[in-house]
Amino acid sequence: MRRHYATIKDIANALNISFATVSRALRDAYDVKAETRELVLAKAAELNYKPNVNAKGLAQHRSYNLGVILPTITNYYFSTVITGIQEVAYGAGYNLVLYVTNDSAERERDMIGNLSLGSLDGLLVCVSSDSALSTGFQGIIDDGIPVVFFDRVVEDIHTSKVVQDDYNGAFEATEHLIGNGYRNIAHIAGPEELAFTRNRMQGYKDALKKHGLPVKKEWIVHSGFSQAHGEQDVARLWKCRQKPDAVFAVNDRKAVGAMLALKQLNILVGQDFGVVGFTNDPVAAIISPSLTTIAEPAFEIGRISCQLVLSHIRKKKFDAKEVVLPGKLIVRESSKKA
Amino acid sequence: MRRHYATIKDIANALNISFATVSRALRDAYDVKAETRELVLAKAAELNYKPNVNAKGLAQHRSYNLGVILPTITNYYFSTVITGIQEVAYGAGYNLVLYVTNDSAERERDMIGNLSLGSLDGLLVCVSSDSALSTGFQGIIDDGIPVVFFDRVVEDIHTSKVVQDDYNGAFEATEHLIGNGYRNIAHIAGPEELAFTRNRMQGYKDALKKHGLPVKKEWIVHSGFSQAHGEQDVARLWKCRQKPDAVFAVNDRKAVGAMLALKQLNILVGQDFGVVGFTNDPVAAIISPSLTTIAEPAFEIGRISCQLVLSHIRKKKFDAKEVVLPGKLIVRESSKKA
DNA sequence: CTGAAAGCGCTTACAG
DNA sequence: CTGAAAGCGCTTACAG
Repeated sequence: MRRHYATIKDIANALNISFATVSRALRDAYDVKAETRELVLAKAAELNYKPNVNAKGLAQHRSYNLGVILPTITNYYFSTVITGIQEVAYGAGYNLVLYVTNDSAERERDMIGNLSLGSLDGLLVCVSSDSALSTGFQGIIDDGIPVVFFDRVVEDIHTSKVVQDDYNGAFEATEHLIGNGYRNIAHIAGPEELAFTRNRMQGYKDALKKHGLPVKKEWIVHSGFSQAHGEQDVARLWKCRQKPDAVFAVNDRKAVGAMLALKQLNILVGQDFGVVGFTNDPVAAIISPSLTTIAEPAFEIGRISCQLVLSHIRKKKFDAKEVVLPGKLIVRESSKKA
Repeated sequence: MRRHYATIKDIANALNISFATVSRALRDAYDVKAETRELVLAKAAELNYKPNVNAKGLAQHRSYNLGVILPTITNYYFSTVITGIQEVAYGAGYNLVLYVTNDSAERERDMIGNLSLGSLDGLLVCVSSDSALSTGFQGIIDDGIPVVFFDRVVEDIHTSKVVQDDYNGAFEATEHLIGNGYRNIAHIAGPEELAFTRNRMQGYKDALKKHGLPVKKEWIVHSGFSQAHGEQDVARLWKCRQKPDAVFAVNDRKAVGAMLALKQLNILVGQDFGVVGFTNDPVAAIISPSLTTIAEPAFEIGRISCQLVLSHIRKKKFDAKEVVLPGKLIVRESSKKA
């Protein structure tokens, strides 16, 4: 049988005071005699009192629920971001409501349409690849629910955003390949519509330009983010008249796919061919040759994103912030030159 | 400004009926005239009505929150389990409240102690490595809150449990090594206290026995679950008078650590030395040589665990089920023999 | 089949 | 500094 959990009334009865006073004593926001407060706190501890989140939320017009919308949780980057979000949310007494879109714009739209907005105090979102026309979010913000974008942001929408420094990371990655002697550097990019794809591509292009290398259109191939996409991209590159001698991949999974495909082609990565990724997925250190990459501050992105929604929720006054966190080049074997 | 979301009263007013009737019409559990129901449903859709979860929960003595306690979410197995849990929970209108213990019994105890049990309808848990003395859970069950264990279960507690077939998976893995000609097979195990560690170890031992091979105590080393632990374990094995020529690892991360350590020792895995893991982490296919392993049905474990708590919640009548899902041997390069 | 009413456990003006 | 009271948005016996 379900036991009865101590409520505010139990405390009030035990102490012979009104439950309104108990309520006030519990959150020290009001004037309550110090003595009274201590009695209440002691009794609450004794009875193992925990506030009923539903009642609290109902009375306060809050839910203490934070929605998190993201493409998937089964990869290093996203699971780490969630861990960061979770840490901050847990500390602040907020619950996370996960919505996994499977990187499908359609499913994303469905989920957003079915959102119980009345039961969500804020939203953390990383949009799906092809949700360029991410309507919906503006309406949510207009309703007064803070939305914070992370990683994959919607540029047109004015709200807080947290991302890694995609441009400079890509620039540094590309420059690293150039510094190691590679000259014909291709780019395996993500879906064109995504801002961070464009930013990483721009970093790549600008690094080439800075060093007087031509930007060849056929050496930039766009596709999805999976390992299989990375393999396919190499196949496409291999149809070019002039083949590249290095590749900067938009993420590690694609870099891994590329390396596997290159192995099939008997290309020696780290000697004849350079590869640099982006993320610093643990697999980067395990694959052979190990993968040079830009480490992303995934945990920090999660923490800061969550801190931002919480502060927006508390302040009501909404001043959007854009946070850009630096990445870090991790040099391994895949970018060496024979 | 936060907009007002449509409530049951808005629907009632628009239709000139009582809000009690609206409430009934919305959940078709009661006798409501078909005509009335349709009017209500239509108006609800028109007003984009979503029930307020807090109010619903408060009135029903439910929270529609499910707690999920697990060691970490940043690895393939757990993130996949969560995805399975999430899918079922989402479909049933339940929210997930994540508690990440970082595989620390202390943190686990803290979190359990601070649980707002009044706001949780059920609990899905995978205990931390050293929480042998997992008190706390029995009390929660006694309070009437269903608890389902998955993967790492507490044997002494009578409640539903969902695990992969650890014993047979281990048996098959070990037999596979034997079949491929390895004779001196060590086992890199997990913490001794965990049931699944013991089950996998037993499968390993029994396979050896079946084939008339001796079980050597010094060839069984226990430690944690990380890649680094796998590396250390190999170092320990290498101090044995007789060195093994193969190893069955309790999971893929340790297998990967072992392979890396063996590489340092200039041992050729897949030729002089066999390695088999457990999980089928994507890294198993990426590492070179690729890793033979037992694929775990992680997504299914998540789905079924969640279905079980939900059915316990609904039925109130608590009949514990123990579900064991089969794994599958995936043969790759690491277990070949020269 | 439907309405009026009480209640879930809290918060928060309003008095005093 | 504290109490009485209304209310948050729902559910659910109780009548009829």
